[in-house]
Amino acid sequence: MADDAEPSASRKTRIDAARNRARLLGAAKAAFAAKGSAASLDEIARAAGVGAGTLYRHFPTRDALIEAVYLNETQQLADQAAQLGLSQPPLEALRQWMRLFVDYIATKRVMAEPLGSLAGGPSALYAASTALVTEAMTLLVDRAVASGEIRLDLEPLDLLRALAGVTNFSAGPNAEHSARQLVDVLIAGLRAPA
Amino acid sequence: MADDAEPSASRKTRIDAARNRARLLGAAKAAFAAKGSAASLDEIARAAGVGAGTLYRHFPTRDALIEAVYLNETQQLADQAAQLGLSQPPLEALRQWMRLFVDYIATKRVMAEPLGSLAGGPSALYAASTALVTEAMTLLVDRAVASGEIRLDLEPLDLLRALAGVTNFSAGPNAEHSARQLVDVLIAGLRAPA
DNA sequence: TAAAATACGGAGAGCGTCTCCGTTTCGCAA
DNA sequence: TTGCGAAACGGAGACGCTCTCCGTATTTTA
Repeated sequence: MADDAEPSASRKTRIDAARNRARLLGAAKAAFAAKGSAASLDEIARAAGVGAGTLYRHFPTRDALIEAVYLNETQQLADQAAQLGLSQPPLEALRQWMRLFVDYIATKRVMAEPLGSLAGGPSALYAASTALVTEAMTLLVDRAVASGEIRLDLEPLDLLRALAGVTNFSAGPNAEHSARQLVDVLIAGLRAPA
Repeated sequence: MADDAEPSASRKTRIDAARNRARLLGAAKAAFAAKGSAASLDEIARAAGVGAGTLYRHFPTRDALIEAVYLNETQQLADQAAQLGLSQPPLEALRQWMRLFVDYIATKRVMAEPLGSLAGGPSALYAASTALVTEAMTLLVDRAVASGEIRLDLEPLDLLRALAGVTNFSAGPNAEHSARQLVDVLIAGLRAPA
């Protein structure tokens, strides 16, 4: 992202460039949903009605494209954390948001392999999405810890990684249900015992 | 596995075939460790000193090769479950084996992406390894449940998937430590509250 | 409207996968 | 031992994907 966001301070972004970018994002989303993250980039370009060169100019790497495709939805997820933080007691807010995270990850199931890194690491790529998720999770966890309801010996993101593990590494349609159960197990396990 | 195990009932397995198979497994293990699961198969064949055709005859797919490479170690892991089951009280056995599972997954970190499915799904491939792990985990969990120490609302494998999530989707060397912490959180969360 | 800046597209180099088939090696029986 | 067929070998080559390069087309600005 922030791809052609800097039109050199003067020149306006060309409308054909903006149009092609949008088309590419659309085609990419469809392709990732249909074929997983291994979808052919050339094919995405073709589906978008542009040349391969155009795709690579907008999104230099496959990861950059994936990141761009899902940034919006990640933003929405992050926003919901703030809302829950205001409307719910600390621990309940955390629980509910973790549930939302499960839905979020499940939606992107097909392209979850690369998104793994999202609940993820300093992968540089996905940096923006990771930052959003991290911030949201940290907010909720800190509040819950401050309220004394839970104690946390691991990085907050690790809880999300666990959820992503269940969701991704599973097959049946039970995966989502399992992940939701896991939310409760995790929270129960975090309750401060003393 | 069970690759050329059926020499048509009569003919013995040719020694050159056996030799090449072993060489391929060795080269593959090295390559996967060095370059991750994306290692070039042609390169593996070259390293093993055989032609590409030979590799593909022994292991028709990349997954078949991965499965074969790690089946042995998976077997060892499974064996340890039985031993712990005999020497430890139920819940403690479960805890310790989950720790072993973390080590196991961490070792294969580089090639963990495909192994994801191992803690995994009906992926048909990896079937043998999955079966071993499933059996081991089920044994330990059932014992712990029977003893009344824990209550379980989700599939036993989901606990392992959670651990695999933390281990795989993470970067730093903390991943392993985090996963170990998670073992305790999970077990605490499973303790039957009623 | 003309010049400058920007974006476009697709050919093609490079790499990896996987197959096909002529050649070589091995196991068995005589 | 020797010979024959079965089994295994290897590597050339077809095919698909990634990514780059650059001549051409479009848009913006003046």
